[in-house]
Amino acid sequence: MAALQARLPMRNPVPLQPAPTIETASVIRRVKAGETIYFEGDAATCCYRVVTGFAKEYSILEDGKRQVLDFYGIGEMFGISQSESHLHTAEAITDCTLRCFQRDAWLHAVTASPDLSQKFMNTLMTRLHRSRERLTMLGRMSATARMALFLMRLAEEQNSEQDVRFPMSRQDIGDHLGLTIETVCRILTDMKRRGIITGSTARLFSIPDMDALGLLAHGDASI
Amino acid sequence: MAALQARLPMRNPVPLQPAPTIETASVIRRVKAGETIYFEGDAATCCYRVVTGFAKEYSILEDGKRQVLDFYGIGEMFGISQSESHLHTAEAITDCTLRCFQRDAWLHAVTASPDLSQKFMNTLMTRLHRSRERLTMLGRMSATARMALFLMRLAEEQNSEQDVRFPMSRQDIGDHLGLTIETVCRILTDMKRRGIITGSTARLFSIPDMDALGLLAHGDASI
DNA sequence: CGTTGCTTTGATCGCGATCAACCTAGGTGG
DNA sequence: CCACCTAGGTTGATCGCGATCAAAGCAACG
Repeated sequence: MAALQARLPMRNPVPLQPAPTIETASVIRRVKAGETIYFEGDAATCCYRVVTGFAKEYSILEDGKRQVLDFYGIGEMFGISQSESHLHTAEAITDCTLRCFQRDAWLHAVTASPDLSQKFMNTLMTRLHRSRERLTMLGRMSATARMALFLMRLAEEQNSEQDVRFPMSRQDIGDHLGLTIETVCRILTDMKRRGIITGSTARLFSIPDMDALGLLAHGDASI
Repeated sequence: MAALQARLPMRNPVPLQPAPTIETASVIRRVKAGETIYFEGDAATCCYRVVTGFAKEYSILEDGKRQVLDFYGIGEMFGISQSESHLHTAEAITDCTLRCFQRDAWLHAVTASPDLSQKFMNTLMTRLHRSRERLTMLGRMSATARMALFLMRLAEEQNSEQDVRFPMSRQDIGDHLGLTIETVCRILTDMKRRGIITGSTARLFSIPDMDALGLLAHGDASI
């Protein structure tokens, strides 16, 4: 209960409800860390839900620049859109177990059931809101403020201010926040120096001073 | 037919289909250019569809910085989310005629009808995609490339490369693209100097060289 | 005509990118 | 078990894009 999002080779602890057909028709796919789940442009025959592990979705520009659009943890759905081909590329960050649904069947099932359709609309609206918060981060917040807000959201998702994990690399964080890997490092180092966060290893940190982090996220560079 | 998005005191030319109850239950609201439609935090009792005019939705940070999240033209729905209060502020750019729906009734009607729910899910997925394209713009594209892509999208929406209108101010464009008003001006001036766009007035322009604009959007600074 | 608000242009500054080493942990083979 | 190798992470020096500060142009309105 403490370690929500406990991410590794451990069965999904939540027993499935008496399965509707769309669940029983689904299959499991396992992908290793770093493997691509689908490429931009691939026929979107399947959509996915994370059973275990952590994944990301990103786009790549002609010049090779990447933008990480979203990260997906346990229970999150991805790979579904209005288009019949995938609009972005998805990749496993840690080893993943994914539940795959036939896109058409899934959309049909959702449209047919008021309950499912309400749930799905809520997911979409929440995700749109998340995307818009990020727009504001990238458009109008300083590098430090972006990083601070990112850390806060990460801690929220993991329900803890202690031993928060970065499943993703520095490069992923940079590509998510519109920063270079060097800037990400420098900001993290600086936050450690100031005692706002502590980190034993590069992928694990704690937030002893959440208030200060909140101030940074709101643009108060001082402290 | 030429001037799609013709925006002013002119009745909606498309006759309404035999109205389902949710349409008949709706009311019309008129707002003047610059008026706020709703503020962030307001109870989200209503959601809206643009009948005539042009509107925007934005968020404001503590330090007064604005991020314009989206623009809405004729036929577009806005002001609906998973939350019971509005998450952002909406404002009329030109004089607007809006169709207002009771949020709860509207959500109920959508959930109940497979047809409506499919349409709404499509709208949400398309909007999420639009938001993600903007994330990529803000995160990884240069000021010039952002501006070029913005102009291309504007021309697409208006179905023309001739006499494309900016309904929004330079400030709005800047706040949308994460740039200052000065940078927006300088880039437009530079594009004019290069003959990629022409503009008689500040709010009206044409794109004689769409290919060059496309190259700029893809980061080819040369030409 | 003067006022007002939007737009444009110019001069300078600073944040974050870029280029270049160096460090560190984890994995591999001898 | 240690020496090596490699990928990811960190730090330093410098550069340049876009922000900021300042002022002038310009169009719509009374």
